[in-house]
Amino acid sequence: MTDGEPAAAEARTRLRTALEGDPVGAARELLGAVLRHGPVALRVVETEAYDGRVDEASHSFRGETDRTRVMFGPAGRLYVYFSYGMHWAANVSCSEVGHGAAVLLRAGEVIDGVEFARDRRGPRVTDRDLARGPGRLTQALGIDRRHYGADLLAGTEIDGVPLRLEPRTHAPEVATGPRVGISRSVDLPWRFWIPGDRYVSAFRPGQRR
DNA sequence: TGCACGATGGACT
DNA sequence: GTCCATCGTGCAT
Repeated sequence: MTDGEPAAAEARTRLRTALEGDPVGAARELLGAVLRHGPVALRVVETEAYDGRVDEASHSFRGETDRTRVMFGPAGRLYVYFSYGMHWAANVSCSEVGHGAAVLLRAGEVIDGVEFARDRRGPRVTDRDLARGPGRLTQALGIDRRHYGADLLAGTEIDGVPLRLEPRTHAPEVATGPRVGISRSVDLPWRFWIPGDRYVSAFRPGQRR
């Protein structure tokens, strides 16, 4: 514990620096990081980068709106959006102020508070499926529009429940491939995951219509 | 003011 | 593998 404090401070600095940089580097650095909301903690195993400057699939590509505002603000804030009329998706804003970019958290392993996560997800959901997929991930953590804009690096309380992003303790292997479920800028290999990790989401080749 | 369309998940064949 | 529920958002009227 005596040596732990400087190492922890260094890890926090490395995470902040990565988030303030480009979304691809941020998406890589977030693999292995832990998002903690109250009793539930999630180890991130799959991410996707979205960069409004060059990326037609990014919500920020057409500029700042009420919805996308937080993507254009400081790095390390939670960008939450509602998808398909029923799912919430969690993203971490990155890059410098004025640059609309974020990293989508696609999947993770619930490492604390499994029973709380299962209360939200349903009694028959396996541990593996608790947060395997963007909609499942937010449901397991209990994240929704109330958490829009939360400062994940400083840590904040929403409705009395603390929400915080903790840096990883070691760098995992990283695999790269095309993003899932989008119809534009499909060639950018901006999906990142921990190879072989059983909590990575199922690969769904881009379909639609 | 209207409306097409998802950065999906779950149920079902 | 296929189907479809469901609604906020942004752009077209």
